Amino acid sequence: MPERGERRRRLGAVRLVIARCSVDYAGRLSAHLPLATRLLMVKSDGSLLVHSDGGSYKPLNWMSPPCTITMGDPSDEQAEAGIAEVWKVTQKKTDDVLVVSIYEILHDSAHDLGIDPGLQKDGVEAHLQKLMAEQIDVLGEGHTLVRREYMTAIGPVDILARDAQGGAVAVEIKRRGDIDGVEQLTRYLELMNRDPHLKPVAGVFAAQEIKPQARTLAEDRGIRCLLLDYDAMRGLDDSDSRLF
Amino acid sequence: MPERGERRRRLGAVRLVIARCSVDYAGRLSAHLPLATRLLMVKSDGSLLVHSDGGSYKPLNWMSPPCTITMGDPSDEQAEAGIAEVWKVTQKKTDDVLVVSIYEILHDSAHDLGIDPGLQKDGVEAHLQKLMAEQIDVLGEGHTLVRREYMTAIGPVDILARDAQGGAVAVEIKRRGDIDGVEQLTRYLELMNRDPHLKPVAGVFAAQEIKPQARTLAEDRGIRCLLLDYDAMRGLDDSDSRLF
DNA sequence: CGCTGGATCTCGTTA
DNA sequence: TAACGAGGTCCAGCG
Repeated sequence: MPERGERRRRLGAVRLVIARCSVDYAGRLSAHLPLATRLLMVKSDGSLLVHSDGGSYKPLNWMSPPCTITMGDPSDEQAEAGIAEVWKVTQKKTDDVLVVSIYEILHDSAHDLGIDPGLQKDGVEAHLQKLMAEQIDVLGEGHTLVRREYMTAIGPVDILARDAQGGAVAVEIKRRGDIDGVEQLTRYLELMNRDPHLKPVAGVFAAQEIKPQARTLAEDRGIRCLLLDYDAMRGLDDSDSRLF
Repeated sequence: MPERGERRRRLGAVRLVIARCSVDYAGRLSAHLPLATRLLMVKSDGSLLVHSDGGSYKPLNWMSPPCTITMGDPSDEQAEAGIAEVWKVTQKKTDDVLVVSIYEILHDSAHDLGIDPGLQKDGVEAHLQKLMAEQIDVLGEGHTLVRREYMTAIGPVDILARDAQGGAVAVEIKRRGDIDGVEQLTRYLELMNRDPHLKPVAGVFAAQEIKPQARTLAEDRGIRCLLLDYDAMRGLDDSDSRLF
């Protein structure tokens, strides 16, 4: 295990500490974490996460960058109470302060991760919309595209088309067809059906996967459900084939 | 370093792995993390966080519990590409799947944290409200308390009082007086001033600290700003003195 | 730079 | 359990 001083100087590294500690935070709210064993994660920008073995990705407590962390010795009183080390993390801008009182360090290591290339979001839903516009006959024989992202007063409808008879068709596209997607489409349909130029507007709820509840609700409201085969649609489109 | 099989059996522990890896996620969206060195944090409920050295507390990628993680060997093709290990994390309910392709493990440790006693929110705001109700003359000579948490149609006003002349006074209390606190109080005042029994209602924005923007907005709307001295108010109240 | 809206939101409370 | 609202929200996009 490297010395503390040595580690402190080492920037561009994540420090992982398992310690028995208590934590106090004062900022927008005041909060206290009683003494327990936790994971302390110090990032190279000086930010700190306090994690427990549970919960979701949100730490029990944290300090967001930009902030500065000072690791110091306890006062005599604190030392007497069993505190070995005190970390004080401050955010100058907001006056937030987080104090970690460390009683015992059970593990301590630092790791250089380098810079991260970052997340690539694939945007399946946007891609599905594009594919569907190109292959509008997945809606049925004789359908024609009016436009993608057809604007209404409460937001854009994914696709507006016309069927073989010239009737308007509003399509809501989701990767996963859930009940709130049906509600969303219902709101659009309600609004569009007030427009004499569009009326009557049929609704199509299109998704790679449609939850039973959503299907039931949709069909009860006269909305047609359409399962989309993403791979097949992408297969017809020769432009890309990246997959993992 | 303990064997993998041994570690897998060990529940109730957080496993920390530093690894060169790539990550793919498919769920509500599809996302990909290119090959880089990252921190993998496996909690004992099977959930996984993928952190980089940066950002705030949100991981680059994650899988929330309940989920199951299976750690397996790569296929021949994957092995040829340099992948040493493949972790697959699935959520049965939502069909979300997260795949971590591990090229090289640089650190690997497991730590038993035990159960966490959890966060105690101190609720300074609630305490301030209580203290102010007890020391209602901080509003000025001759003020009397009507009630705390006075209900209106859009929510409770922190304190309703009457001044020396019997005029209604609505008080919004914050630890930190920000602009949205003023907006909140404004909404209450607007509503309360429609009530013939209360009208006219004066507004007081009380906080330990009031941001200049908030003060300007408040005073522009005829709302009085009142700085609260928490320590002094608590000093008058002898009931408790816990502090860190 | 500040503002706005979405989120694999998370997290609590309430009906 | 579901619905709703707030968050020390975080985060990207846009003016």
